[in-house]
Amino acid sequence: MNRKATALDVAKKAGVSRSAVSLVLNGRGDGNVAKESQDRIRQAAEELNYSPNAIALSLRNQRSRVIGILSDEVVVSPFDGNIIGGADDVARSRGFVTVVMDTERDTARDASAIETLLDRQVDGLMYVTVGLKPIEVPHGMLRVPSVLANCYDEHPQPQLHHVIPDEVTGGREATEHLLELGHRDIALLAGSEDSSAAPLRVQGYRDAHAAARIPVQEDRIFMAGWDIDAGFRGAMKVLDGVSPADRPTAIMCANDRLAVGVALAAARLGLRVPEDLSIMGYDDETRIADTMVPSLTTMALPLREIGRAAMTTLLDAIEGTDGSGTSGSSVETMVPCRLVTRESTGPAPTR
Amino acid sequence: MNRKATALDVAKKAGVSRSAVSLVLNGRGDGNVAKESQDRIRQAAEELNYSPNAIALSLRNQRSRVIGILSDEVVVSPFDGNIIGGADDVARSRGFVTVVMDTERDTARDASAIETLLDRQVDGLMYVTVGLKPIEVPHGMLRVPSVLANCYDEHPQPQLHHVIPDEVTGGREATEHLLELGHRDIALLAGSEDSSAAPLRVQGYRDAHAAARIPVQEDRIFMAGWDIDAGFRGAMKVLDGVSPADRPTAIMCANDRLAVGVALAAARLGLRVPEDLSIMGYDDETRIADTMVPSLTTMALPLREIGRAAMTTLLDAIEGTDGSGTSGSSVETMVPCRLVTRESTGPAPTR
DNA sequence: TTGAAAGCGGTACCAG
DNA sequence: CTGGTACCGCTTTCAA
Repeated sequence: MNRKATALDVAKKAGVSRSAVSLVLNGRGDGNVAKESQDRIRQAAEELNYSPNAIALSLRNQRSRVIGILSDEVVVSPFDGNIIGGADDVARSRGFVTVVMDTERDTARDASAIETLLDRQVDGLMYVTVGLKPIEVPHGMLRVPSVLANCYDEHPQPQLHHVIPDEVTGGREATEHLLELGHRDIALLAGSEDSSAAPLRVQGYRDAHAAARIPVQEDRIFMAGWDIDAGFRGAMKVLDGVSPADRPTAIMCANDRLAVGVALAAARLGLRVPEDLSIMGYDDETRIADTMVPSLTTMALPLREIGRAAMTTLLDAIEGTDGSGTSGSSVETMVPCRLVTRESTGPAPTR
Repeated sequence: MNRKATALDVAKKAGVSRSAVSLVLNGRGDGNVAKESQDRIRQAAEELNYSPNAIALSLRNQRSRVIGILSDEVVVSPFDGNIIGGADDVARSRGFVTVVMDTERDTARDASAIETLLDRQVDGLMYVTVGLKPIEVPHGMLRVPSVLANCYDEHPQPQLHHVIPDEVTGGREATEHLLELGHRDIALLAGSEDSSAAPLRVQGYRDAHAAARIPVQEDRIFMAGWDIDAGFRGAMKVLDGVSPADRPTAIMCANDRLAVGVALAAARLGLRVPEDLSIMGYDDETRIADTMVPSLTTMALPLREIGRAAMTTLLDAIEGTDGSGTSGSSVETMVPCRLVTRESTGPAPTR
């Protein structure tokens, strides 16, 4: 309806000048403006429901207290966007707001999205992806403080700090969990090579075996894909028509949807989970891992923490509260994954 | 690094005034500025990589060509992100950009998020939710053109246009699909009462039965919840230990995750899908319905279309290209759901 | 203690 | 056809 009140409106109403309004409302009233005037100003502002025009502020101050978040597809994809949630938590608590633009996996849109954000004076930029992956850092990101979340610059001299999950350790600890339960024959449905995370999780699987001095059977590792049907097919391959003695006692999956496929296969084959077969997921996907039957033991991705850490790094850089004398600090932050133990894993069956 | 070029820089470089630069770059050069100057200006702009400062533009024009999207949780949850994708499609094609803020289901944050957006001069607002639901329209939304996507104002005199899926028809057509396959005993796992969509889908189920003159057996309808475990338990209740004659030949689910639970139960009970039991989902969740084993027949929610329709309505209102003489038009747009036939449904078994 | 004025980067009007 | 200038809303410096 009617336009918003401006500082001038407040000034008029309080019978003072615009400068006084500005001073008082920014907490620099004491020592500059008479107590009485201050009260009148504050009251007038209250009555007019005044809040300063952020556009004018940005233009004047050359900074906007806005952080632009560029997402490859975390908004439109079916995966949870807690990285953005975590980032936003931190930003709000420090008086910044975040605006998100999603390119729907069309990297050709990166540059123009960033240009748009830059034209709007964002004070910093964050690039966030679904799933760990290397990216080509858009040029514009180097013009303001920027950070990468769940992705990284693979060039020899990376310019930007990135925050990623520790997938190797995640893969290792998931495997260790199974090893500790007595499993010695663990199949691995490892996703597919197009992902950066897959080989790292496989590495963790190998590391755990090496540490336990158990040889890895290479034919137990399958690059299968990431979806339910891939999990189903993978499980059928190692389980269907195979004698109990030759069967793996556990199947470790590179994500929870693969685990759903495995559970489907097990049910169809009459195998009980976890008595006959343990199933391990990865990701802790909301509404999947926790509600499966049986519920999935899984390695939770620390999405929220990644978002929080990335935003903290970014804001520290922007506000110069870097703390450490050496401004460079490290270029990488690794956040540990977290084992979530539920019902789908249990002691290895005795043979 | 170094700051961006301004119109003044361009003017200097081209040896003209700022006004000339403005005119030329906005296509109003002809008839106002000499051809030669125009060329020089354009070239200078090119060389300096000039693009106007959007902040200054907004301040001057009192409009920003930005649409604010307020999300209850579509960003952080794995659901319904395509509404935003569809909205953004339309916005970009019409020269607007969208910025998204997510309140993570904390409605107390609505007002401040909208205030933030308003302070930044957004030209319009869109409220988008995960799942159909009534909302309390935040006050600020009435200050600029606004629209609701996947949600609605349940007050007697709704002020805002809303775009929602046609759930009743969706429920009816899903049921009809099953009826046409010869099923006469169809169990319904209907979600839970806390959702607006659930009763509508049930209504569709009833309508289809009524049209086919087949009585509804009330004890076949279960308000079960929305998750995998609920689907599993619901299916076990109607299938486990029940003689084939007393068993439903199909189970219709109010979403795809329920259907996953049903499939799990069927597999455990040794029932083949769809030979012994047909399973119908709802939503067509990406990476779930299409990759299930067997893949799920489901009623697809027209998320992208909802986003597109909502944004189209909004931009029409903003640009005044409303077309229709009567500015009010209707307050509601219903978008049809779409049946996606896959492998989980088939002819009813003959008994 | 207060108010006047400059300027952030544009656009648009109006003399020249 | 061109350049000067006012103004969008706010902060900040500087004189009074």
